[in-house]
Amino acid sequence: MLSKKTKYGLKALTYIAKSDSDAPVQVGEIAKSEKIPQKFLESILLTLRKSGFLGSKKGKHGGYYLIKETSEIKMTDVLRVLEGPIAMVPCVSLNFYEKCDDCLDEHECSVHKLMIQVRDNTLKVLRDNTLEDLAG
Amino acid sequence: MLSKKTKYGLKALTYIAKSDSDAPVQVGEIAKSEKIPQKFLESILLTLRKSGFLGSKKGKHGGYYLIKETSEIKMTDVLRVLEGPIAMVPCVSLNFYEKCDDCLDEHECSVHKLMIQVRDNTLKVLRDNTLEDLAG
DNA sequence: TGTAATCCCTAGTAAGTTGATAGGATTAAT
DNA sequence: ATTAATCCTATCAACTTACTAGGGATTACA
Repeated sequence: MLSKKTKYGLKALTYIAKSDSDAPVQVGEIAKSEKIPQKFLESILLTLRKSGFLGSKKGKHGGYYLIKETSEIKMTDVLRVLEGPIAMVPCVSLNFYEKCDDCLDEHECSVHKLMIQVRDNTLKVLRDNTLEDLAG
Repeated sequence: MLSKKTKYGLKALTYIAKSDSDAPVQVGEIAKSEKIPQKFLESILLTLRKSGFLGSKKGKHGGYYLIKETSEIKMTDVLRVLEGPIAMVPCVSLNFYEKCDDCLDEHECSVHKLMIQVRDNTLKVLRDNTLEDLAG
């Protein structure tokens, strides 16, 4: 299941991407429009800023803005920051790999075989979709 | 993330599918061989029996056995029983659909659009893979 | 008929995660 | 100065997960 955090984060990014004005977009505005608890959204946007997706401006008339082209923000990258691993088991994760305790040889594990396929297909979708696609 | 429950369930099904003897396979044997806590595995196999994947024989020399051809046991079906919805958000789930609180029109939701694609690709993999593929 | 082996069933529980909320510090425009 | 915004830390209730405990019911076999 996708966490609310990720869902809210994606919606907020989409909202910012769609705003055509040059002015930074305020958390309060996004929260109200997308029905997201404001304080929760604050922490999410902070994460997105710290991981290089957003820039921010403090103080009055402050807010958040994109610092990359929408076409350069891949869903794989966003998901990994907000949700963590994309793979369904750590032993098939590219970025968060961990060995299983119970498998002697993971190449003989039926679950491993299956989850590799799921991962590859999911990755393909998430790599092909950028924020441009979400906002478009 | 795939739960241990599902992972253990899949491993157990694979183990049973691979056992060539006609005799039912015992929980203790699977647990030992696959390094799964026995009591936990008991409850998982019980679930699989109640949902029609396994039959069981009680008493001495009892155990579990498949009641369908391995080629007829689709991963979608197993996953739905052990893990629940395959979709990452309820609003794109075929079998566990729920409307989002925060979306007025889900066809305009960027997350919805993306997750439909993920779901379709995952479903394809899970439908194409049967227990025969896992055990083979 | 007794006993050991096996599945069946219900309850409980510690640890971790999620989805927030609270309260304020800091910064910038007016 | 005042106001409006981001920034930061701490806290917390509810839920989920991954078990564990304790036994009941059933069957094979001596």
